[in-house]
Amino acid sequence: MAPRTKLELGAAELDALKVLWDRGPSTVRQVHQVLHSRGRRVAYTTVLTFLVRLEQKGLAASDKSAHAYVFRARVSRQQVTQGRLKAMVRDLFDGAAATMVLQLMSTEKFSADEIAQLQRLIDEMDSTNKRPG
Amino acid sequence: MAPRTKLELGAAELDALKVLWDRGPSTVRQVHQVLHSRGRRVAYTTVLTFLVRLEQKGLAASDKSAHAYVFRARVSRQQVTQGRLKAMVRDLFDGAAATMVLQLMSTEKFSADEIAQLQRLIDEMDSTNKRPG
DNA sequence: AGATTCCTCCGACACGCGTAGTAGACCCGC
DNA sequence: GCGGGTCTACTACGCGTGTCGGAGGAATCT
Repeated sequence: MAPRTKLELGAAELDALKVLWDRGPSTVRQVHQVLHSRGRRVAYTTVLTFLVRLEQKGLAASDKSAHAYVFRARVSRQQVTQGRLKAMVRDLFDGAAATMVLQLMSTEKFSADEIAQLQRLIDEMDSTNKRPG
Repeated sequence: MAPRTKLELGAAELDALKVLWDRGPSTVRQVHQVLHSRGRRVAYTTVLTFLVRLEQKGLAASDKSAHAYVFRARVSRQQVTQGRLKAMVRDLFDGAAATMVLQLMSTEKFSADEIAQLQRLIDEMDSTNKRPG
């Protein structure tokens, strides 16, 4: 088992990772500034700590080409959300993904566009599943 | 702000709460045994700690009618899952619940029955949404 | 009643995460 | 070459969570 499947990261660390997703490779200072602009007013060294920890966890990498390190994400947003979704399905819904989807759909609002997308996906699954003879 | 909307509880605490959901009001010993049978082999006092903390957080309550305290859940499974879902939509999907649903539906398997249920829900939303004139 | 078992309370410890200060290294402009 | 700013490394601390052990009181068994 090469890549730690156990993507555990805290909320603040995740915020730092998001910046890397949104901006691409960035220096500590850049991440720091973006976090500030997003309301998370943490110290520069705190941001450095987050990035170093992300690197230790294998979720980010750094290159020291220029004066300062440049950090970049090593996992995609999808990978992280995927891990979280799976964990949630397992831990809170006993593996029943459908229950989770149903609850989400019952309590959230969706635009007509979104509904159409969902419909399309269901149509696909439908034909894939009970493919008619 | 009456009931703390901030339902934060750890994985182990959640497991104890699940036992209360599944079994109804239970003593520490009963919870302990169920946890054991589910593979979480923790000490008796650890379970007691979980239940006490749940009570402190307002998620459970206890009555000492008999010899030992009987704990019961004060929040439903739905309430907890709801909170977690909302947090996840907010934190990982920037509020776009549809994105989350789409990712879930793309990566999980569903039975024909479940698909039918989803279809029904979509039909409802559809007519509710773009209700004509 | 004495021994045994069971219950709860209190304290404790380790580890992870959020948060940061400080010290030493490095570079730029004067 | 020196002062000032920037960068990284090291260390630390508080809090929450997971995990218990032991003390001390209550119920039970014999």
